[in-house]
Amino acid sequence: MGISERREREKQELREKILEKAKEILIREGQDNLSIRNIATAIEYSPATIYLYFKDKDEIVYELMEMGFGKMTEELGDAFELPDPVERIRRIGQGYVTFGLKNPEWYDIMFNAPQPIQHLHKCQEEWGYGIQLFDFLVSTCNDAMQQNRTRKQDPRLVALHLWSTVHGLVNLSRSQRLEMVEQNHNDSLIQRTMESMLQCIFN
Amino acid sequence: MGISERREREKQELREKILEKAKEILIREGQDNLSIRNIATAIEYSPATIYLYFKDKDEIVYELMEMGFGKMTEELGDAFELPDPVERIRRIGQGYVTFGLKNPEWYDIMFNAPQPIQHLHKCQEEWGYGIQLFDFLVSTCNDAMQQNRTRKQDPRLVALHLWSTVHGLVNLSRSQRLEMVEQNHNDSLIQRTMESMLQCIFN
DNA sequence: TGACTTTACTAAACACTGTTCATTATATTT
DNA sequence: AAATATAATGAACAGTGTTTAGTAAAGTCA
Repeated sequence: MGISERREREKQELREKILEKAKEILIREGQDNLSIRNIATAIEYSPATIYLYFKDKDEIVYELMEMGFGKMTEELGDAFELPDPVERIRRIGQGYVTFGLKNPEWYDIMFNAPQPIQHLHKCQEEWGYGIQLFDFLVSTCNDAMQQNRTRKQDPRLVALHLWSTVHGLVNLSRSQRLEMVEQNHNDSLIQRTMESMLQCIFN
Repeated sequence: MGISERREREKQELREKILEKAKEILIREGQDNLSIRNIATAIEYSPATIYLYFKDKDEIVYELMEMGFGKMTEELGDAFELPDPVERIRRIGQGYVTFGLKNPEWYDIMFNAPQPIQHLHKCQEEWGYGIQLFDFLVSTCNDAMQQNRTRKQDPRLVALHLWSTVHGLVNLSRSQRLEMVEQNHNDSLIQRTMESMLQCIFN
């Protein structure tokens, strides 16, 4: 019964083509122009067809979020393997911020947009990538604590402190609220603030 | 010439009625349902009329942002007058987070939405409220430094560190990304993280 | 008062959005 | 070839911000 297999394969291919074009539009034109109708035009099908492959737009955004995490993990790359825990945290933080500033569209979908989350039924399990990343940060904070590089405390709170700060910096920068604080030196301001935070947490 | 004065007054009144209804819709139905058409229905005029009083929707959002800052400053209230600088910072931080979580619609307009910023020509001067708040934070950090409650460093970086963290926490909470870290104990998690940060910056 | 001008307002259109459903076209099976 | 199962779509619904041409009302002046 190779026919039904081919049909199944073709369904898969169109599904992936939808995601591929959605990704292209996201990068090229931003989240605002990522519409079902734009995707439909790109794949040369009618808008209604997309609903045969995805429940709704949120499901597409959810899949894009997963792609984003893949991209980010890839870019962070060797930062995960640094032997010194504090250096590891520094490089992950820098990589996180750089990724956020260079790929705002991806960043929004991964960390700000409500759609991919609303698409989940049981969050805890399915936000796999995000939790994985956070857990790694927690265990790195734990490593630093074992080496007496920071005072004894709940490593989850330290990790969340770190995450909140970089997330806050990326969002403030993206929403142009940092320009009010210091014009033109946006990137340097972020770098200096991150360093100030690290100096304050670790020694 | 009392006639033209009355007409001028009537124009002002309609302008304020537009803002008043916009505010009501924002609170009652959220930013997603804050549309020119909804405002028009509420004031019992046609949508086009609104464009005789405001350049575009962004200008309305900008005015709402200003209202939001008024509201927030009011709620922070006595936190500004605490004698101890570290206690001042703690209370301002708590007030900031509480405001953000209790008034997400206001918070978005004030700190996330691009519209009110895009409406400005010359940012530095016109984001008055925001800059005022930040400057107060900077000078309070300076006070703490003078009292040797924190190590010598650029107070602007400390202030930005504080702001980024609370901004990050509010946004992560609002976008439901914190639920992945710890379910149900959202508020407590934020409180503990803030306290952890304060312990780390000040002594 | 009547004619003219200024001001205030609006209906309708434009180009979009996500989503649904009845209908049509295509491919597979009998 | 006919019947059936699957895939794709046109058209509609209810909504968005904004512009423009045209109307109605109010004010001004002879």
